[in-house]
Amino acid sequence: MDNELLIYNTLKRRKEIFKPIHEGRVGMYVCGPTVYGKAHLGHARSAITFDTLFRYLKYLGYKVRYVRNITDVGHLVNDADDGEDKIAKKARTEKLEPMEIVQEYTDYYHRCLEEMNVLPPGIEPRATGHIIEQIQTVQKILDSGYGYISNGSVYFDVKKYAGDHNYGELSGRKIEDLLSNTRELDGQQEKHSPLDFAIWKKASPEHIMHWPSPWSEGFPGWHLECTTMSCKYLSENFDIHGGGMDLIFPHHEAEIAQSVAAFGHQSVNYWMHNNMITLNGQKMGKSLGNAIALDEFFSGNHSLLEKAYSPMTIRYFMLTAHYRSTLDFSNQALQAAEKGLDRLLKAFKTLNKLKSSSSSGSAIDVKKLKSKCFDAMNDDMNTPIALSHLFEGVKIINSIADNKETISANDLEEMKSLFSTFIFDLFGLKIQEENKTDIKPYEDAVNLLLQLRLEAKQNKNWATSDKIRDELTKAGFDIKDNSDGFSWELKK
RNA sequence: GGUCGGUUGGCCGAGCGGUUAGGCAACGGUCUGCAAAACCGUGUACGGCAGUUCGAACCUGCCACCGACCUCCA
Repeated sequence: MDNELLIYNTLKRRKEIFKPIHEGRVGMYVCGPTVYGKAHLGHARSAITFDTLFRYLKYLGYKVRYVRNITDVGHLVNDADDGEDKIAKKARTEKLEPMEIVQEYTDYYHRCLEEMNVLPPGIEPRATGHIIEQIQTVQKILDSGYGYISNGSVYFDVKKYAGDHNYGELSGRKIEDLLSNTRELDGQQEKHSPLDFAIWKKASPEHIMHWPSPWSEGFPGWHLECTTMSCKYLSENFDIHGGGMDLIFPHHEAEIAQSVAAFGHQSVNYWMHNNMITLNGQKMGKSLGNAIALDEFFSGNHSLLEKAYSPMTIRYFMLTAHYRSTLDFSNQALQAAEKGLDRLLKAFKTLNKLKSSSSSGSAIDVKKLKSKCFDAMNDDMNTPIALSHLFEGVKIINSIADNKETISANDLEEMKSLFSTFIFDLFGLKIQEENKTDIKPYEDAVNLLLQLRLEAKQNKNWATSDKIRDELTKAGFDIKDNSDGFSWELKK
């Protein structure tokens, strides 16, 4: 395999060599969350998947403009709910301003992502901040003839579009199938066809989020924001558009149709979609009621969780599966991830303490290992494979530390660089540092006890030494003896 | 019902025609006053039935089961 990055393009249903539109630069747009509730594991997967891509593209030397939106208006709850806005609904039930809801859950989202070391995007536009631009897009679609006005709302004419273009290209759907499978739902009389979707929706009197427009006092349609904002910040043509697989239809399909209608051509070269997190084999989702919020993982405060899982454990867990595969949540899987991560990070610490030997050769072909790791990344970001190669390295690091193998000075340096690049720069993992100053007094107390134990041991007073160890263990410490005396940490 | 995807060892999860994926657990060993931890080593697998092939987890067909999307969704 060569050095080219292969990306699976949903639009083509195959891996393609990644070639940016402008040499050295990448424009990337990723669908962010609708901020009407706490972000859950699924949101984390999308964020981490594209964060990893962002990091890798930057590592490859690209200048990346990364745009990830916040949807704070425009997604309808469902047709049965009379087209009430998700944000507005939540606001009414909690008697808060819609923007308070938006702020709360946006902050929550940011906090969780930061804890998981997800880099912030370069631009994070909000739908409500781009009403004027969206109105302009609606007008363009009307001008092109693919939109129609009905009772103050503006709809996208899917049938007409499908006559001229390939509607369903991304999701592999055929318009006839869609038509035959569509249920007649209430409140759709305004539409010419059930397939049509709103690009501007007239607000009902009880609707509290609305803006003036040439057609009505209302709000922008469900899919319009991404078309509009990606165009605004990345232009009518950009490289990568990402999001969860559940967005392929209708959201991304609609985006394509809107772009073609508004600009005369598609905007996106590579469509990338991460797969779902499952719980007992079922998709985890807010509407399914089986979503576990991120802070619940961090605190362990959820009936399905046996313990707390650190943000880094969650991040690492995501990396153990390919982004296009479903990943099944379970306590066992998460605990395996926790231990695996621990082992990897410990090996990194060990690596930095290793001494090279000048006389004998190296137990390891670092160049080969390195190229295997990068081959995996270049193959549609295969992080589990890259990880498996890293663990080959771990084995060798440990053998060297055990004086069973040797490594040359050059190889040692390369190895350090390889591990640090992958663990920290590309995978975005970090070593959790405890705040030593806060715990100094009790740390001293524990050390004192263990010092007494060490003296007891030296006097072969096993009863006392074991008592101290057992009691501290009971109190929640992990005590380990080693050649330097002892070490301890709080039980995980 | 339509479209698409999946079914891998105790668990998670790669592989997509021949060579050990990897992690976790299990077992054996090293170390240790005893432990713990750490490290080293080892095993078990490709949903079923046919077919193609010198050779199939990987290709083809049929069957079974599961899921996603078809409605807001990461």
